[in-house]
Amino acid sequence: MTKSLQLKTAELEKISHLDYFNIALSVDLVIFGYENKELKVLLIKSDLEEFSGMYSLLGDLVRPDEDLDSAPYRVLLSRTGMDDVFLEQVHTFGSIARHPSGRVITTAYYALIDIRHHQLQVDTNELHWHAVNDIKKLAFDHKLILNTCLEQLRSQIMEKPVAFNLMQDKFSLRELQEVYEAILDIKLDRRNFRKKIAVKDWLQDLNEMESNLSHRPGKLYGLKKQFKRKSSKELAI
Amino acid sequence: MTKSLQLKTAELEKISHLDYFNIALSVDLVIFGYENKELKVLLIKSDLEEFSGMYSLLGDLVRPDEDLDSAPYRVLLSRTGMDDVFLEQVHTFGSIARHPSGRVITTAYYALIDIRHHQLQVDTNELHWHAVNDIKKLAFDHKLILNTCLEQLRSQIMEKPVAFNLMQDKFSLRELQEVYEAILDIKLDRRNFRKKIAVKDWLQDLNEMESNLSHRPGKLYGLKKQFKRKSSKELAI
DNA sequence: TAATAAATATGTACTCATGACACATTAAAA
DNA sequence: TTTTAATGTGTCATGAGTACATATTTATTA
Repeated sequence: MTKSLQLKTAELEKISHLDYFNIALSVDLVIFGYENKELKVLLIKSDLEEFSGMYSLLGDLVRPDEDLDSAPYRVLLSRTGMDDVFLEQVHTFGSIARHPSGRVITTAYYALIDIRHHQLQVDTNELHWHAVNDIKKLAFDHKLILNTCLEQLRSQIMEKPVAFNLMQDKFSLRELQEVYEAILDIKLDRRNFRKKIAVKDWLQDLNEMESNLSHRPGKLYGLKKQFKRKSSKELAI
Repeated sequence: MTKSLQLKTAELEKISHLDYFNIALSVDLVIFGYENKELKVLLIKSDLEEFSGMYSLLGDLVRPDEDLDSAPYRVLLSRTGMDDVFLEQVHTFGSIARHPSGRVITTAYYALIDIRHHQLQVDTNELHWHAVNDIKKLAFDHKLILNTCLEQLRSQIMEKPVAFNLMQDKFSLRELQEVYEAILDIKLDRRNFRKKIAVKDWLQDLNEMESNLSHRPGKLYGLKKQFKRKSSKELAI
């Protein structure tokens, strides 16, 4: 009765499409950005009647000729114009009834975007940034997906240098702390935060100062080269 | 060009099955057990010609009428007779070429089994326990899947009381330490290990002693009730 | 030009977890 | 009764986490 995954090629071909290929696979993206001391997520108006007026995550069906992990990059590029983005797989959601139109299992990814650097191509799409804290409800099970991704992001920022993907190349320690506070949604002690970050040894002192401020400027730092995400172009070389 | 996931119901139905439903979804299980101071994994001989003689993980295609997270429970029950098992989703693997017979995306789970308590029904199947450390090669990308699950298991045993799923109900601190050493593949200091475990407050002193040993017996402990996995029967009440 | 405001930059003291390590105790076997 | 082999606990040095205060620097303003 139980069909094994260990199938001979011929056997696999005999399996009825209606029985076993009647599940669609999608990816959904929790695209985080940071602006005005707030953590934001990029959402789109759902065009399903069942969820009219509600927002949902960006997503798409996985194509038969692309790697699962390539799909979210394609979605990002085609829907927002953004390339060279930090992405991480989080979890796969597959309840029977999670999609009203049929059986769709979705793999969730989170992305981190520097809003100021990557210009959104919002022209054609109804894409909007929403403060994470203001989001009460989303279409499908997307609120659950958002929460899962947010938890994963929170648990990673002290372990790995990922938060920097939300920021510009040069930043002060105050700005960095504000990003951490926005992600964790708590206030941090300035002196202890600096000590903790110093221990990680992620930062490069750029010997530059902030400017155009109405108070004492701070030093500017950058992420050390060895921790920077390789862009797809660099990887191709 | 890019098809959105936000589709009207009618629209979804128009999508050609050949285009978008030509991906099969499976689950694969990394079933860990513990015996003779070794961490083991339950494997089955692959019956694919491409992988003749090689071992692979237990897995199966997800059925259209079952939740994704239910599939691994069904596989475990039908293939091994084991019920009431600790399972956790780890990652979804979806490279185009990962399965020689076609496009199969698989979600990996790891399971923890008390080998002595759950009796294997090995009669019909060619199932065997293999020491994790002896496994060099597996069919498909199953070695990668095994490594990913092992890493996740290792990172969780100090955080959550999961290792106890590999053990009998009553155990000495020495036995517990041996399980941790087998999982982490390192030697631990007895005194420091006990201190760390004591802080977690996971254990219940059973006021019983080991017996039938040729040396001083140790106290027996059990996992505190509030940390025990609810069996499916209890959950149904 | 001097005083003020507002933020940067840094240090100390306490507590607690970690890791290396030693000794007395107990049960069984010789 | 002695030996063996493990259990059960304690100490000390080190490092991380946390609460907290003071001197410094820049731009602004009186």
